[in-house]
Amino acid sequence: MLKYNSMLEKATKKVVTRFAPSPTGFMHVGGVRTALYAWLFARKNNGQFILRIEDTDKEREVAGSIEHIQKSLKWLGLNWDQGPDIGGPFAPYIQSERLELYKKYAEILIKKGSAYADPYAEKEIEEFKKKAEIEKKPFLYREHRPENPPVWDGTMPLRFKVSELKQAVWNDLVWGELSAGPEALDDFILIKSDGYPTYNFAHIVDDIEMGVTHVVRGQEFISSTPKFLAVYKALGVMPPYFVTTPPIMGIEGKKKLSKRDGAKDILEYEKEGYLPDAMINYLAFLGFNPGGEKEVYTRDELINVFDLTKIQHSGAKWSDDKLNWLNKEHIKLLSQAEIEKNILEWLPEKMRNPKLVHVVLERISKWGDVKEMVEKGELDFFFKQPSYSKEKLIFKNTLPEKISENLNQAIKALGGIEEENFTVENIKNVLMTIADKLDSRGELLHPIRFALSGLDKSPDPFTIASIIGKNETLLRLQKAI
RNA sequence: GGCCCCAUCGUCUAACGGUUAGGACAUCGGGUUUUCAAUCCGGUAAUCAGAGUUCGAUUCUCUGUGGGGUCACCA
Repeated sequence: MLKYNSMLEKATKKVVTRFAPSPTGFMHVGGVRTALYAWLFARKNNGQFILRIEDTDKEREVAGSIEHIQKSLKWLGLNWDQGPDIGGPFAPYIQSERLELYKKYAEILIKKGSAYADPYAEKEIEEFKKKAEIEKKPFLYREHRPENPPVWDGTMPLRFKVSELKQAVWNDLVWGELSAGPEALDDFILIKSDGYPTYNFAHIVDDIEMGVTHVVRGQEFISSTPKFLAVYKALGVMPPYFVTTPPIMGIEGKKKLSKRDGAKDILEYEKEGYLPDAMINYLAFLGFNPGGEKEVYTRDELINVFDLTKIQHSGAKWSDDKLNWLNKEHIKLLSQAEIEKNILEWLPEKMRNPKLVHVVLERISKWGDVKEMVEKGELDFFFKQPSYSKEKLIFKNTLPEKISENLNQAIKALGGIEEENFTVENIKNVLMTIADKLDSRGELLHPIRFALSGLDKSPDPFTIASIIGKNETLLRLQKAI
């Protein structure tokens, strides 16, 4: 690892990373984390972070994806320095608008003898494959290279011609030395018959043109790296540093998390009321650990401590539990004013009582839980008299007469508190004085709590009383008797 | 199947070749709470297996096993 660090230090070029999604739908946590690592690395090194859209597969493209991706990144605060919306020195940042460039690079490769037009019809290739299957040999296009390929006119695919067939070995800033056998190398398509380049070609051209120094990508690209290296070599360009990240696995299966496995749209987490900083913290630590025992990191702390060599090599399972915990920790980092503002915003208008903030805060791990509490009616008793069956007022085996007597005492005592002094502390003092004289505090406190809330589970009676106020409290207790 | 990669509590992870293998989430128990929640304290729980190198292996090597990735005119 040391070796790579010093290589990094030697690099005098300014760090440039990019996130290059294809607009095929929403972003899920896997893609977001790749973006996050690229962003963290750029920010740590005062470099550039580029957003580039790889829309070379027109069939898979989903309308609105580009906007959705940008919205997702913005929510998380992963700001880019160059991109389709804000432009930059290498604009445009959408591949379908850069076709001339790929063509130019294609011509270079043709001239160098590293690319040729593929004359076969789809059916012919199918037959090659079938034949190979019967012979139990892997199908290799390079074994069927046309002897005299036609001049490439753009109507047929352009293929890359691999020259060297040997074990490819390269360094990855995360994994160290990686390798792949020559089996992995075959002639592959650079430009499709529809005129669009393939990913294999387009991303290399763009990374070169845009001066990308560190390619942060998922580990699914390891096996195609020899292809990329071959193209770089054919073009006579030094490849960038590769920064390969491990996959995020689904909660259920052991497979890489994907949309098919139910991976959620990252913006769903926004809707559920997660804090972007918590999401970033969680995602960063899913596959990365700076060492030490601190786990709650702010955005700036994360940038500060981020280190490519401390990225894991194996996949990590997603855990909602840990995300929820972390989100709660991040809520604690907010100021009282911010907490109050958020909770009130998530409460329906008629329930926006600042006194409820504390009660609600104790029970949530994300803002969306506020909404859930409301929907379940868990807060209704603060606003209207609860209805309940009277048996519920009885604490264990206490006689009903005794309960009534206790409640009467409570009413008398509470009545002695001035309206403006009807606070949790005062209420607690008064009631506890009575409760402590009983066989069990529950003989008094349970019926009061129940009379006020009508629920098996609720905040403590003192808090409820102080929130609903003196009049309402006495009213509900009277009714209970 | 070929090639490549990975392997520490259930989960995320820490540990210059020498630690009672640490922390966090989850879980369990206890204190405080009428209850729930919150909070505090505590417990259970892991180096995939087998060889080798070494005085000593979670750490290095090999084999096995398990898991993942990839083999497109998708990215």
